[in-house]
Amino acid sequence: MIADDIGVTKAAVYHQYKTKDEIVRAVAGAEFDRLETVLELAESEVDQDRAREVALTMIIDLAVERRRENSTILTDPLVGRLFARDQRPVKVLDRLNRLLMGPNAQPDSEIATVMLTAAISGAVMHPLVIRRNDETLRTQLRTLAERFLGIA
Amino acid sequence: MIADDIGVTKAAVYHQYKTKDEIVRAVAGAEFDRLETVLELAESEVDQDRAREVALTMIIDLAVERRRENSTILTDPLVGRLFARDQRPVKVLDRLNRLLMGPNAQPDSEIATVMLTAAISGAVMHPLVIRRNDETLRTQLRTLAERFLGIA
Amino acid sequence: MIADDIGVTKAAVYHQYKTKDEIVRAVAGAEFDRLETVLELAESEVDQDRAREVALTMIIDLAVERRRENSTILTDPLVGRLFARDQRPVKVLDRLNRLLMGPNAQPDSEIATVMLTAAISGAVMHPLVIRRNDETLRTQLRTLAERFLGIA
Amino acid sequence: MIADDIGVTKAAVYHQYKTKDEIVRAVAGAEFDRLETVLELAESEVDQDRAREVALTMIIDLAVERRRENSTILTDPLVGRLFARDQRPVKVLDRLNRLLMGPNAQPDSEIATVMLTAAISGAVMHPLVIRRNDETLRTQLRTLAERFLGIA
DNA sequence: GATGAATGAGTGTTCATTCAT
DNA sequence: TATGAATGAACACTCATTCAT
Repeated sequence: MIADDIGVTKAAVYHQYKTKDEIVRAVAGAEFDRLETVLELAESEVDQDRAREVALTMIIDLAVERRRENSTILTDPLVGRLFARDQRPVKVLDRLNRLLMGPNAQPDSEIATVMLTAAISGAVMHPLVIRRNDETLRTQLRTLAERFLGIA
Repeated sequence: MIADDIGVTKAAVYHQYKTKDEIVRAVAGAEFDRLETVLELAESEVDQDRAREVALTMIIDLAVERRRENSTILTDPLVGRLFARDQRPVKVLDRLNRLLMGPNAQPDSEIATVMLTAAISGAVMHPLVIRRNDETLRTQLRTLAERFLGIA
Repeated sequence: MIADDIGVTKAAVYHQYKTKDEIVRAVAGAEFDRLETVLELAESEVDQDRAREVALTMIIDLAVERRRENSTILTDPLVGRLFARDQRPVKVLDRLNRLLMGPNAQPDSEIATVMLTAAISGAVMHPLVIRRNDETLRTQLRTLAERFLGIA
Repeated sequence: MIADDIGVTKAAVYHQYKTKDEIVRAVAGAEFDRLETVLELAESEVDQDRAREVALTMIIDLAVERRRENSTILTDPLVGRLFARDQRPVKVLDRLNRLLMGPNAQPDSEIATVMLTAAISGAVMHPLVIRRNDETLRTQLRTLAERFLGIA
């Protein structure tokens, strides 16, 4: 189904990747790479408020721009199984949490980050939303996310 | 997988339901029934702020209490396909939106409701969260949701 | 291919066995069971010459009677891979060796038993031989095997 | 698998041979060539007993020396299918039979030759045997084969 | 009501083969 | 000559469903 979606043959995909696990890891891994690049950029900001703003803006841009690609493969049930026990999403979440909630973020605060990321990715892939215009969507999400984070 | 989870045989499930669609519709339908009961209760409140508070409290309670059951079946890819073109989720979302955002809510505001519901259901089913204590989880979610909605 | 040969559907086979490994192990295991039953019978003979004769007669009967069934599945490449590191064929070979070569058989003598079993199974599955009459085949094999073993 | 074994790429093999049939025919054909060379040498002996001895010695040498190469490709299921209806193995078997059993060999005697060749090739490729020393293996096989043929 | 066995249609994977470079 | 990429067809396996008991 995935191969058909992309418009190549199954065997062509299996020429590049050995197993479906590998395919999923490659696709999700590339997404994590993008996320980590964004996190590094944000972490390099000295001003804390600025770092938070950069992080927020960029993860929203990422989510919006790549929502069609992601909605193809990241909804596959294998993704959940593969990453349920993986440490990478935990680490990324932790870094993002530190950026959004500040360095003295309480460990419990990560639930807020979980909610925010769920909110963003849930929103961009929602059937009523996925076909909307990128620019307005980005703006709406930023406004709402800022409200969630309590940024004036 | 579903049958194993419940601890019965596949054929026993097919004695109760004719198709998998029917199973999914039954389970998701029961969830929608619960939601609508909650919405009716909230809508029967005369005071608007009170209605919003009731709605918020109750949908969080619902999400928290039923998160294990829901994480079994509502992660099945069939759910997305079945409800992508269904009107019921749209209507429920609309009613919830009206309750949370007030009667003069702009049509665009429904994206906020989409985000909030995605945030709640994403959070309660998250691997790091799903095993937590119900009571504290409920409180955390309420606090964060209220901030998102701008409730003082 | 195997399923078609037997005249059932693939899925029916997979209802009974979880993997192809399991299928191969079941079929080959049943064959080993038959062999071990024969070995026990032969080992229960007190007279050594008699034991040898019984063993030889019965393994030839087994090979001849089951040559069509065996030629279906035991030619599958998986069989070789699965049993290359298995101890059961080694043990069966050892018991058979003791019966055919006598209790003071030299360890090196097992190559003779390897040859004899290869000769028998190679012969009964040979394209020129597989369709022959059971009775005459049995007799021929016995005569030749006895000569090989040096039985007067 | 074959290409990996040789240490080249699959496409490189297909540059030399058009089909897998051709590869198998080439490899097995080379083996038949070697066998036929041996048969001619043996047939050129005037003394019948000497011819038999030469034939036996040489086919055993061939089987022992080439057992690793042969165990790679001659275990491929395609080999059986390709040669099941081919006349070449039948002819080789017949010539070998005449050499081993004498010129007045009964047609039925070919089963003895089938057994002997199966015994030899089964033995040299056996997991317990394939890594043994060439010299001792050759001697053992000759001794046992002579016993099988009733050579004093 | 419940179950084991069976099945068609899919998905995951390999294999023999082709082709452009 | 050699290779990486691609493909159709087969094989290994799962899933939604049916049915006789």
